[in-house]
Amino acid sequence: MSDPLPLSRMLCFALYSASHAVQAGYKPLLDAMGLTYPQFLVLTLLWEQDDQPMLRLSAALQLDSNTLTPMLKRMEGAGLLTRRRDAEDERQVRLKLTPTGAALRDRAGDIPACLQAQSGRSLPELERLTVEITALRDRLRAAQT
Amino acid sequence: MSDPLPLSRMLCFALYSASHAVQAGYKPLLDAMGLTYPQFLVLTLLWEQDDQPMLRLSAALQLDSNTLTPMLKRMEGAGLLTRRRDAEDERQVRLKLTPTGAALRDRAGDIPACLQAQSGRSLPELERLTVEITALRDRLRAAQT
DNA sequence: TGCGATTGCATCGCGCACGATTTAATCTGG
DNA sequence: CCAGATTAAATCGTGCGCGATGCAATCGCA
Repeated sequence: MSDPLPLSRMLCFALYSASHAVQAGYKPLLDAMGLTYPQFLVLTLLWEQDDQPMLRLSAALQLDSNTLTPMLKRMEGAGLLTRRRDAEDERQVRLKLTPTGAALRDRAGDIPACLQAQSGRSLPELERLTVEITALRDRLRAAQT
Repeated sequence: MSDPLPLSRMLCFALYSASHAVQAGYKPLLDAMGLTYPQFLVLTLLWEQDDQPMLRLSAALQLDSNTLTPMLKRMEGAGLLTRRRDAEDERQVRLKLTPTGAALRDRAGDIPACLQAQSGRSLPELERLTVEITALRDRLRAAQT
């Protein structure tokens, strides 16, 4: 058998440290808008489609209510979105962007492009890598039943 | 220009969600040893080389003392390692594995292999992906000066 | 129709991450 | 040799992630 894998060659650590590096790269840009990185992800989903139930965000981000509820309350407090119970099903909470939250879209549109510039890689290369990592993630999710 | 990138095609989210998925896959195995994922990373470094100064772990993991100090104290409390000031330079703290911490290496050696099995990918494929992601991470770190 | 099961969210506790600040040890120039 | 600068940890506060639990609304089935 081979020697145990060093940390520097572990896929798990590559993902862990790369994810942190990306968030660090985003940080100055997000700070300028008063957003955290997970909040930016939530807004990205709402920019794609406004007025979504929390359940949908939960599925897309793979985050449960114990994470989302306090986060969405902070975003509501910051005037980015509103939280209201669905009239048809009072169990659900629907999220809607405020004009403030919707307006941030213009300022945030450049952020992924900035990351691309920092990465020193071509767009097709980054797209291929994204597809590979996403496929790996879905494979792992499926294996966790 | 093209439409704004949807979350599902953002590299940042691919890394973010894949990293979480990997940690979720590790969780049952680490729980059985009473470890968290970042604690497992620390032990992995100490298994590679015992008796390291905290500064070295900090550089390898890209985590500062505000994260490492409380974490290492918990690991010390769990009997996994010892923390002692370096006699040559009292500013530094040196970490040494206890027999308990060193012994976990045997039980933890299989963990990366388990991830590989779940991923449904060949070892060379995973290695290539690791190299690519690591290179991207280092590029981003360099760009953050 | 009513009652147990399920669903969607909220709450609590703990352990990271990380910015900002503090403290103590060491280094450096004069 | 000494005072200021630098360095390595520690401390504090905030915001995720996530397991465990609680609760109210809805569903399903006799």
